[in-house]
Amino acid sequence: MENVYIAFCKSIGSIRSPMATPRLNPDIRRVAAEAGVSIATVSRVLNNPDRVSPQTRERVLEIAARLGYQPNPNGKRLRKGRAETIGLVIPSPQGRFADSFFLELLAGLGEGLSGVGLDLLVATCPPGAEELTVYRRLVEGKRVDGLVVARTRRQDERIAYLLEQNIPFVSHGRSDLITTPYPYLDVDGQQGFYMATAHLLHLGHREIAFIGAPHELNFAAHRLAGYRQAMAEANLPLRLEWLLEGDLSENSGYQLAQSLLEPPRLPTAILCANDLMAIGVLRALRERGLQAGREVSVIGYDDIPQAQYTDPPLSTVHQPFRDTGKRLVEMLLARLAGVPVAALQEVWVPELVLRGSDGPPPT
Amino acid sequence: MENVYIAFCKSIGSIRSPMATPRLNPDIRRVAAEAGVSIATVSRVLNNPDRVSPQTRERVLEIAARLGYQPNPNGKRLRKGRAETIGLVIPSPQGRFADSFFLELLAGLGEGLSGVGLDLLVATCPPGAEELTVYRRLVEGKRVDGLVVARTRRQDERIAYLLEQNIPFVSHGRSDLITTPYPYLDVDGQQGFYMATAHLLHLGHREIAFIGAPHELNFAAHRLAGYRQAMAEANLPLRLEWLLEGDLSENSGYQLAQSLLEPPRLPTAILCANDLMAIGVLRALRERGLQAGREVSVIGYDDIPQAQYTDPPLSTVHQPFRDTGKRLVEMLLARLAGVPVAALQEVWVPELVLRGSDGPPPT
DNA sequence: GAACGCTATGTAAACGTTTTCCATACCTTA
DNA sequence: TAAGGTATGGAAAACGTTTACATAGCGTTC
Repeated sequence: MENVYIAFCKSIGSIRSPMATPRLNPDIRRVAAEAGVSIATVSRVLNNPDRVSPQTRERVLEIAARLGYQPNPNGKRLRKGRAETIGLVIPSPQGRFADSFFLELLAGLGEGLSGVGLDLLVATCPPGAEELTVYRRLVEGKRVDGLVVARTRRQDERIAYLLEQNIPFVSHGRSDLITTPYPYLDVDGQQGFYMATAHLLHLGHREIAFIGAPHELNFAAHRLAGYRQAMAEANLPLRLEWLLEGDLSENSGYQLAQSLLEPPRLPTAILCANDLMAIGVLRALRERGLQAGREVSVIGYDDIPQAQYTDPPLSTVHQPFRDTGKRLVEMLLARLAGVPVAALQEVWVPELVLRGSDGPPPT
Repeated sequence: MENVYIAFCKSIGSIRSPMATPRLNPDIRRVAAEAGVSIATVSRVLNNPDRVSPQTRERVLEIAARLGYQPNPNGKRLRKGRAETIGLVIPSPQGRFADSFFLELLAGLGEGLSGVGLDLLVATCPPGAEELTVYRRLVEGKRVDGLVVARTRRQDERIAYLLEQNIPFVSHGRSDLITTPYPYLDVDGQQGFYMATAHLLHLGHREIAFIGAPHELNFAAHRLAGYRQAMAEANLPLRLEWLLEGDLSENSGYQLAQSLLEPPRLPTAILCANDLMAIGVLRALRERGLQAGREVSVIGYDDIPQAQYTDPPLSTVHQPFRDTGKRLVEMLLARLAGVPVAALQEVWVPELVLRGSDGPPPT
């Protein structure tokens, strides 16, 4: 059979055109005709293999493979009433993307999605007002079956909306002020900064400042809580002027460090809710001739790639974004398959990675 | 019929909740029934407004808006035989994404796509072998109408494939060894490094080393050409041991700098084909106690965000990735609309941004 | 005043699947 | 041998659109 086919191609080819192959996206009808069965059978072979006899199954399979048949996704989607697509909307900052968090997440999602038949639809939008409009378009326009939402806020209107519309979704990070249960995968920021703070305390630090994230972001509260927990356990009072809130930018870390480094009283360590701000702090220290890791310890959060190459290399808390991305699609798939929400809530423990920017306090 | 329905809604609404709207994704049939016209007319109102009388048009429009009607994309796609989607495949590196180029590109694409009815499908895959398989799946599976391809290689099999299949696409960056014309938008790397080299020459440098990109990448050749052009115009010979090739990683820049900084003869300036390698060079200089910008000048390429915060801040060549992303979808849309390839080839001029890592050579 | 053309709309087919329902053939069991 | 079950596969409907074609109404022209 195959030989016949090849001969056919060749003869046509020699007469008309060398590219006159029938490879042009055959129909299910085409496959059915070639195999001498009905289109229903072809469909069954692909979707419900046990409902068809082994012989026909093999034959159809072979012919489908030979013809390079791929079911038209739109026919399938229309019939099944599903989009066979999951969505991710990326809030694009005013300026530039300062870190590649979303790329890592994307890579993870892509990895999880490969093999499964689903596509990944990505939308971007300026953060803020329009964001919900984009979600609307995706779900009410039936363009996705489910969504991954990232960078959760404390009271997250996106999550509220998805819950209200009863659309399957998985959240990367929790949204503490939403009471209805929903599926999430979070990396425990409290634990992360508890470890970091405890480590500093163990080194002998007592004067530890904290540069937090914008309080509307959910992880801001968690990371702060970890710091407070460790400080409380050590019976250390919180100095309010050492509890700062930045906007996650390098520059913000730099600016806030300026105020922290004013005499008479300097902290011996500064905890930063992300690496970018920590890098800003390092810059402020350098400008003032203070040695990071010796005179003032600095610990960041996220372990972005450049953390390895700062001077000194930045100690930080590592989150496996790519793995979480992969797991997120597994969870979303499970959700789509009907697994109850309660079984889809995970909190991972981050890892404290110590490089050069921490050390015992100066004596 | 129509009145019955409205009355029903209203009574429910007033009794139960002001939001008990029939917003649940109405059909085109539903809209047609409500407006007392055929579904064909509704469709025409939306796709071919002049073909319907102003009165009915208004009425249908109003009802569609009131009902929150959104045409089911899968019905539309199936009927029109188009995917209404464009694709981007992101090669995900082994380790971590070192820069956020693809995010900027994504943001630009998203911006260009907003308002147009198209979706953006993103796939990721490990670079190399599998990549073409992903393209295959997207185009032969009819999942996209067109593609954006980025990070072009000199002999780019993806472009070759798309040309062969006659699939509309736009390329970010050229692929020099492909002779068939195709649409591209490139930022002139030759010009960029010509400017950078000329600037160094102007400052008085004569000993300029060059750390290039992997030669299979297309821009590697361009950037090198810019360097050579400027050196040739200044009648300076090329020293082969100062023509290096890195892998674009910070570490690679660091390693290669080690060999360049071996006595007896040190270059007074080092040009790096991307910022990451330049940052590695800065690190190597710092380790050896050499002051960047005073003892050795360093210029990078790309202007990634962290370039602002190195010590000293990195001089580099800026590419407006987000703008190119936006323009890329415009070009792709034009291509899909039938604009000929010849009209869709653009080369932009990059911008040399001087910060602190360059200066006159030491005397 | 008949023929014509133009405008506005409706009818129905088509896009490529999946799935329900039904028919047939065969096998088992009493 | 009749009854009933099971395996297999075909016919046809349906998913929600768009669009080619048909038709009705009406003004224009010779």
